[in-house]
Amino acid sequence: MEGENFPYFFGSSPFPLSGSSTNVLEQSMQNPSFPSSDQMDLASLLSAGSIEQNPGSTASREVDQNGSRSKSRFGKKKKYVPQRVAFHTRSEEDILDDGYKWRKYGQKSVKNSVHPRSYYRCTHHTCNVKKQIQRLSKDNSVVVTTYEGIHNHPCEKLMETLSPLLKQLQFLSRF
DNA sequence: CGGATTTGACCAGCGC
DNA sequence: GCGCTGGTCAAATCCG
Repeated sequence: MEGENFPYFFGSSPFPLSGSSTNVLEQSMQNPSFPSSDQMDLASLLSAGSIEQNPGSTASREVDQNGSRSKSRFGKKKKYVPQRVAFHTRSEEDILDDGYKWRKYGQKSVKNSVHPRSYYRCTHHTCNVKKQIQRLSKDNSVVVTTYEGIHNHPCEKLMETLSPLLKQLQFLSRF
């Protein structure tokens, strides 16, 4: 093992910070190492703030559970991905601000879609998280963002935004 | 000038 | 075995 997946659950919360409605499509988790409670607080805060739950709507499963198509060059083979989460987001922008910094490393046109798929990697040195971004061919206004892996570092931008809120919450909860 | 993006080539898995 | 497809690499290019 390469010491994948650890702590920072809030770090792995890929919910876009920019205003747009997001729908969690799929989560395929093997055995997530779960967050400590205070991290959990952050995570729930986050999700409460940014995810528009959409019960009843077509929460179709589009991500291949077995992820049989992930591999990398030379020698290294991954049979399945450790963790994968896909979001449907209604947004005019392709690139959603989720608080992390991403570097694009590829773009491919895929079958059955008029829009190309973009591949991004987290720029943090030790972080191996990837994400794919693709627009729905059916609905131009919907962006599908697929996250793969868990950030092993906190999200600076998120912490910046949330820490004053959290402090206030903690203060208030004492009464 | 350094870091990010673009883009064509390359590679591996899968289905036939 | 071969072709198709998706994922990644890396050189070239762009941009602040």
